[in-house]
Amino acid sequence: MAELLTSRLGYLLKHAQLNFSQSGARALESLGINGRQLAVLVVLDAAEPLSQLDAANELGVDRTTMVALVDELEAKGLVERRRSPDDRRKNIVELTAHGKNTLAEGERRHQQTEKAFLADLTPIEADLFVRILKKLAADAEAPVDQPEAATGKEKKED
Amino acid sequence: MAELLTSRLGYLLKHAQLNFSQSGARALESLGINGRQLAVLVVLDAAEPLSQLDAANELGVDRTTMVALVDELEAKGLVERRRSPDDRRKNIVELTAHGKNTLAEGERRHQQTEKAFLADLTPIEADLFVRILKKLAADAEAPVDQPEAATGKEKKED
DNA sequence: TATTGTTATACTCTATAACTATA
DNA sequence: TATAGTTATAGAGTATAACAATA
Repeated sequence: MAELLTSRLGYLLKHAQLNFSQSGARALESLGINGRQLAVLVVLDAAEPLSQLDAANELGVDRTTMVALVDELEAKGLVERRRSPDDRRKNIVELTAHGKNTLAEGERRHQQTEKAFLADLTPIEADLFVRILKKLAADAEAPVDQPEAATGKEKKED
Repeated sequence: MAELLTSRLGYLLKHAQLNFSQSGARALESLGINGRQLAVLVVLDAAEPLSQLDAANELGVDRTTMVALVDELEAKGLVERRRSPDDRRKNIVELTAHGKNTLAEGERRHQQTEKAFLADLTPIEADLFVRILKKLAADAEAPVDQPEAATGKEKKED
């Protein structure tokens, strides 16, 4: 891989993310879910049951994308759709018992993956790293003073 | 966005990367290239001219993907293909004068984007962050000691 | 009329397979 | 036979548009 590129921040972020998501996928493999699906389970395991649209908004995906995500989880017996009695347009999506068990075990493995991923760092370094990362992930706009850079106002809503 | 998810490392890496690449795209917009294309220019601006396959290997993409990348840059007049005299199967890809200018200005803006992105950090923090990121990006294998104690029984592959 | 879930469709990104021209 | 570039194609992943049911 290009030595030249290894000092570029974008490259580093991309590949750190890639490595991490691959580790996560391996750890979850025998559970029969992937990281994406675990994230959906996390969101759906809310205090109050969520509609598909609620969950989609939480996850930052389109509602049409949510249909497929729920389809997958339902096919695995991890969640169930039911019509909301309050508003019959809405599908309330709830975890089954199997879904809750899978979520718990998935979360355990996820913690372990994070721990392994940061294992080479001292606790102080790991803390700092995560703190910085939170800031960079939150930063919706990182303005670069660029004269004619078109003042792009594209809004990334998550 | 889901508060629950903001503490997940994968989420943070993904969105930090997303924010950064969007900043980069904005900064490069008026130059008529995107971050991807700048990275290709960086690779192609090597000491010795590269073939498409060389460049593809440097970038970590397939040679079929490289065709399209070179097509784009050539359409913009930033690079030129020429048949290698040594091995006529190979396309040597070289930057045009316009390509070199664009690369220089793109690099300048890229530096500025990185600087802006890390602006909130002290130099020490920024250094540490990049150092950690390099380690995590390099980590090809992040072994997770697999517990094997799965709650869910089925092994479902879609 | 507006909203939720759904389907069909399209678009992006990338890889695999097959073809060509070279070696 | 093998390799470099190319094309066609397919597979994720996700978005837009249109439609049915419901509000």
